[in-house]
Amino acid sequence: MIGMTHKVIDFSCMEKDTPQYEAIRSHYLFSGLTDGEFDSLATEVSVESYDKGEILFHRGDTADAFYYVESGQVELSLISRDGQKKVVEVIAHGRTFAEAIIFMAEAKVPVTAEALSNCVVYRIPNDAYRNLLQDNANACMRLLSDVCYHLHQRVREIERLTIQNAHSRLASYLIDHIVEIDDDEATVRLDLPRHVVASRLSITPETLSRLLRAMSDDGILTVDDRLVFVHSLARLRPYD
Amino acid sequence: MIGMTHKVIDFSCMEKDTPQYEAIRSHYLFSGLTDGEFDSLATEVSVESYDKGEILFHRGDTADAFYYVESGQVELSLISRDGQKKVVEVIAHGRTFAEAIIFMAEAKVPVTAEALSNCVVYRIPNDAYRNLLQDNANACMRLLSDVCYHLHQRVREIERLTIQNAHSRLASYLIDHIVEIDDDEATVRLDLPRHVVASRLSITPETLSRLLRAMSDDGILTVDDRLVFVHSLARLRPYD
DNA sequence: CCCACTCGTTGACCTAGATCAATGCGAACG
DNA sequence: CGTTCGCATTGATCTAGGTCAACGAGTGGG
Repeated sequence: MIGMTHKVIDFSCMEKDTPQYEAIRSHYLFSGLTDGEFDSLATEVSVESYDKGEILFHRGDTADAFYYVESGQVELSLISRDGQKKVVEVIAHGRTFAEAIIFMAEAKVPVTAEALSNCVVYRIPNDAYRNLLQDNANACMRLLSDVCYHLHQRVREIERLTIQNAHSRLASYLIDHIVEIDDDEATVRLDLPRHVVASRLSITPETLSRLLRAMSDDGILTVDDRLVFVHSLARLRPYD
Repeated sequence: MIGMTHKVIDFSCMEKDTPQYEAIRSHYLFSGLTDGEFDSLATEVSVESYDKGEILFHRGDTADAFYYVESGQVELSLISRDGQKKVVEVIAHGRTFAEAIIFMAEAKVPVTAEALSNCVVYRIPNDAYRNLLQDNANACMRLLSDVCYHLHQRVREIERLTIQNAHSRLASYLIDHIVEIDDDEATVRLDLPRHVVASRLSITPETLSRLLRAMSDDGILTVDDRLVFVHSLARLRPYD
């Protein structure tokens, strides 16, 4: 894995009528732009592809761009001196990340970004985007609500970490990942490997395994690989 | 304390050459405004005074304004169903809070705000400020960097909570509150009651007391009420 | 087809920090 | 000027969740 280098191609040569183009064009950070603005931004955007395990950037790096994920998953994490890792967020198709550092005084990214799977991302230089904002109050407002949303999410995370226990955090996580709901029953699809889910919940894989086991033994749910069948939301919710 | 109601007076009648006026006028969320813009905003601002223990707003309240603290301290906290409280931040003179909700889709505040001491705050209606931003890209940018700063702070807090232990968090806190530094020694002033410091660090007052005791026994520092004399930063920092 | 690896599960044990309870102490107050 | 009340400290004990170690089930490579 060491020394492996990601592939970079030009974005501006991309076909305009592909679903990929449509997807980023309608992302709320870009949908407010005129075609002219978007096209000029596009000339600065590069398409990068990373293999699973590659690092996009390290915590503390000076960042001059933010990213849009076209395919695959990118993991944002905090890593302690002794190598302990805490996954803050996992970004998948159609979402941006690191856009907040556009406006940081010290443009140091606070997290490390690593490809969780092979993935393709669009790299958008800060300067290019910031220039567009200069005279586009509308786009400014959109970015503001985006950043405020993230801020709120982080406050909720702090809340989960401080006044909820592991059991509750897992319950919340399951409820957040319901794919199908039928009255008091629900199906949850875990979109990530166990150890990543565990890290997102700030627990060890062992504890996650034990918690699921305990809930399963209590008849609250059944686990089948990445699918979790919740038999009683009523009994799961109290923790949330 | 129940039923007590805070005092509200008009801001626009405030003298323009007072230090208070200067202070808010030069706050970075307002310094970018023209005198005309600021004056028109001022007509919408009200001055509120709260007694210690009064609640400015509860978590989940719909907020239509943000605040600037003129004097006293305001505690922002998360409170669990079972009454447990986690202090997220304490805001003192010259700082604003809740400005992020200006742009939240659902304008619900994620925290509870309580007066830690008798205090005077300026209440700035969201609408009024948002209107100014509409055609002031500069002010927009300032708000953006403000919000991004907060976002970064929250990520750091998550980092402290997940990959640092109580000991490290205290060390970081002490280092952040140094008022005087002399080579390897430093003086730290705790600006808050012990139990509030403890909550900020997400530990119990008992644990805070014991940690300080342990550090004191190790000769790393000496505690005198709210003053902490650090004898060896070198021995304190490793935890940070 | 077998080997090596990674990932998840389970059990045994440990520890950081919480909880509970007692004591002290200074400030507020009748 | 005693009483009360809130805050800090300290000791004793408890527990949620981490750590360590063993084991099985895939799974991809030679």
